[in-house]
Amino acid sequence: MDYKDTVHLPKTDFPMKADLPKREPEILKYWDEIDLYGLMRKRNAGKKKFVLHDGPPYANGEIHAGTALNKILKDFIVKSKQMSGYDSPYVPGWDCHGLPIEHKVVSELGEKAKSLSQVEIRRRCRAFALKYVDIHRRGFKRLGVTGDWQNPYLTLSPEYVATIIRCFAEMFEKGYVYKGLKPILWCPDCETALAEAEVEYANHVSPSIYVKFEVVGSIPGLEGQWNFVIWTTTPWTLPANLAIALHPDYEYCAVETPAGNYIMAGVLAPVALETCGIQQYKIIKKFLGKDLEGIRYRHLYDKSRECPIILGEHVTLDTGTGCVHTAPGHGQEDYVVGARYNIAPFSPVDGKGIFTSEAGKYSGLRVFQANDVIVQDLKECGALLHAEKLEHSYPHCWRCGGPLIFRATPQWFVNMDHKDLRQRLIKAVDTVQWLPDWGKERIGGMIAQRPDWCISRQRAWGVPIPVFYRKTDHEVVATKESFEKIAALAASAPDGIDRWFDAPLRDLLPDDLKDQAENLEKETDILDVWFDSGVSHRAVCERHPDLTWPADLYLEGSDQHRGWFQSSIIPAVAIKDAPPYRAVITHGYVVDGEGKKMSKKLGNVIEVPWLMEKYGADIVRLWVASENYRLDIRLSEEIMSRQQDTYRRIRNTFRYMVANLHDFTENDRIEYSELLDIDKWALHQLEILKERIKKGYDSYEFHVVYHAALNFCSVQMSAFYLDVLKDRLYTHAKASVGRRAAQTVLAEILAALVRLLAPMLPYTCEEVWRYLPACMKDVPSVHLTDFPEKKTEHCLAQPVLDTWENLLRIRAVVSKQLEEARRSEMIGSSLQAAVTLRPGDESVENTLNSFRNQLEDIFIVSKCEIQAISQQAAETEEKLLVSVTPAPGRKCIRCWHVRESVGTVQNHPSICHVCAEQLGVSAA
RNA sequence: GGGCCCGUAGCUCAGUUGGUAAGAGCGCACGCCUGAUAAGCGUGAGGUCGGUAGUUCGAUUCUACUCGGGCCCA
Repeated sequence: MDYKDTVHLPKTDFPMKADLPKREPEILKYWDEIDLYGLMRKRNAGKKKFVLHDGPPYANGEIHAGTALNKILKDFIVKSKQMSGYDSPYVPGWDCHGLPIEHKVVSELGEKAKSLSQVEIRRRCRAFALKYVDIHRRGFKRLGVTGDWQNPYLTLSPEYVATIIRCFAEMFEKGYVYKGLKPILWCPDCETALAEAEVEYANHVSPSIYVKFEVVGSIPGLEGQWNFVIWTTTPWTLPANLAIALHPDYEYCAVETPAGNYIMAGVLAPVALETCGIQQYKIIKKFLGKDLEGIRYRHLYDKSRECPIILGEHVTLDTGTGCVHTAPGHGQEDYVVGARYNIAPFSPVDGKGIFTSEAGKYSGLRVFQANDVIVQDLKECGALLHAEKLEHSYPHCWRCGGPLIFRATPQWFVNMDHKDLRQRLIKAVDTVQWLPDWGKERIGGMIAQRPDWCISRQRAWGVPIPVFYRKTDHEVVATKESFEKIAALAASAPDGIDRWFDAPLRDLLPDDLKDQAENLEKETDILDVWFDSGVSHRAVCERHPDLTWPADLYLEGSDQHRGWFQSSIIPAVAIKDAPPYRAVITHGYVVDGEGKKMSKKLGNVIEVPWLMEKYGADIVRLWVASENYRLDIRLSEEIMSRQQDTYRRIRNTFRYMVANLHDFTENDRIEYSELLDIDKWALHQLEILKERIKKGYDSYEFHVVYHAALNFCSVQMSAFYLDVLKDRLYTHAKASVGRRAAQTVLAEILAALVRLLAPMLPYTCEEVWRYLPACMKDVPSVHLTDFPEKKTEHCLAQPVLDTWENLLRIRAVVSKQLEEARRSEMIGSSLQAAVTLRPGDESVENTLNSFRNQLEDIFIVSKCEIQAISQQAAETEEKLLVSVTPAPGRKCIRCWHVRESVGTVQNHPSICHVCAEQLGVSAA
């Protein structure tokens, strides 16, 4: 007789090899076919909402590890909420306007760009953005992220643009928006503003000059006439000089020289004086910068004018004199520090880089040509201490290559202090839950410090600032009706807002202003893209039927403390006086295996498409789950290879359970009371696992889920329970209570595990779902189920658990002895062994006795004998002595136990009495 | 240079209000099994808790400095 046929080995088509890159797309197709997201919505309709509002990624380039991480984290949350009794919709979005796209489009057009109208450029930008929306969408779906991909929100959509315009209008009407001057990078050749991203740094030869400014009156503690000495490489900005900045905490000294009396930073004085050719000098007094605040000096050109010494932390002691020539109209820092002293930017330069009449005698000169003239004048009037040439890195235009200038231009701002906005924001920040909690301090500090928000850009690809100007006096004309007219225009067609750029002015005006068309002109600036995404809570959360305002959660990289979290809360508090989110989670950045940032330069970038091709989405997701995302997240081939190992372990655990349930039906379930002790232990372990994992999801600590799952599969299941179960599953009679009990428990564990891991491993769990016995599923996808409920009736009492803990300790001792026996070649498989246990105290003895008839199974040995308490055993650390001998008898060819009964069964000489019973043959 | 954050075995993580010889899983090494088999089991070796100094009877846990790294500014 071939006993092989009487053994119930695991049986399944569930492939061991995952082959995720191939298999996942098929499953994704299935989800599309059944409209998984739609089914989720239906299933959860009416339940309590949980709204995670998606921060829109920029529709540009391929998705990288950081965006993948972000989307996967969001999906963990949405899916786990979904399975925890919430209705958790997910509406993804994209940020579609802005410079990077326009820049790319214009670059690709080359010379041709100049002959195209704004609308033609915009048309191309729109196509570009939509193309990348599509590429991203495919990528995100492939990662297993489930959401309303058919109807995402796009910041370029008509309704969205209309909302942007209405938000601007509301803020304008409430007085938060004003127009002011701000220096920006400007190309005098192209006559256009540039963003920092459009600047190329190249070497440039500039004048390098030291100039003295005469102090008005006297300095306390000093006799005679004194001068502050500044150093600059842009002499042409001197006509716009309005202050000299010192560092409050640095030391400045008063130096007497034959050429005059100078004040400069102490540590820089020797070099500066030497450069100016002054050998003899004497330091007669020292000050701190802050001691000199408020002293006044005479303007270089307008001698009747006096300017102040001011303080600024931006002053450095790298080069120069520590006294910084400050022209708020011509420099970013100068502007900021000037603003603090209420010094308005002054910039007597026009768009061509030519001095205006405000520049007095230099009027009409090009600024770079004016350098020499100005230096010459300084020399003649005695203000110049030294002049030379300096080659240094200087910003140049990316298009024409010419040197750039900073020039103050009219810009639109959000006034951070109007109606106490800043304080209201800080209060609002306080009501939000920030995870990790230091996020509150970080964003709070930023809001407290930040300057007014400049929301205008001199570009084509964006939402226009919807106002008009009266030609006569350049006053702003904007009314409720005019805003509404433009918003309606935007909403009227996919490219409705393009009419702003090409329609006759008359068509843009509301009826009551149409007759003034002749006297009006429109604003040409567009809005900062941060304003676009910043109002997403109004355009999306507030308007989308599935969503709510405020959102329950925002989740983005920690860089968004400065970005989207701020650009969102500012309009929200200004307009609605409440934050748009209840909680905010931030994650760190993806860095390489050494914790260094990924960059092409370092050659340590790992691309998402490569990850998908080599590993597949579920392994990438496992990586995301494994890492504590609040810190930086490391990614390397080694790390991915570890994830592959983890994945295999989990997959094989699933596979083994599925394979052992191949003949399991509803009728085969065994009552809890009939289960063996070890089965009950396993169910108790499952309860612990359920609680741990659900808690992990609830607290957004996915690495807890990951570790709990892996440990459970490896330690509780594979290394113990499943190993012990083999004998029962394989050799007990097919429908025996013992075997069905094992299957009942396996089914229970499998049903729970496949649900618990579904958010983390959506593809694999769906695959497992397909192979589940029919009695274990009643819906077409694991993602349409809830997490398993807690079953208190499966929890064991503490004394029972204590006994188990003792037994497992004993099992470890037995394992060690078995290994010893193996090394001495007494045994190979543990079933070849007989084990004799000598307890050293009552506790061990009691434990052993309480499992008396189960010990062979639990230790997976053929024979187990308990002896009386012995003194020798009492002296061991474990209070136990274990000795191993070869089990007596012969190996049963059916169950592989070594038993003395082998050979005693009539007609079945090669099997043991236990097998004989299972086969129903008399063991006579 | 400033603000915020991080640094525990090769990897990913635990380490309760400072207190006995710092834990887990994976990986690795060695062995077993061949009825989870490109699987499964067992045993074992890995850490001066980034470094230095301090507070303390005692610090991975507190403080200062320092080195390395990240985000945002400048």
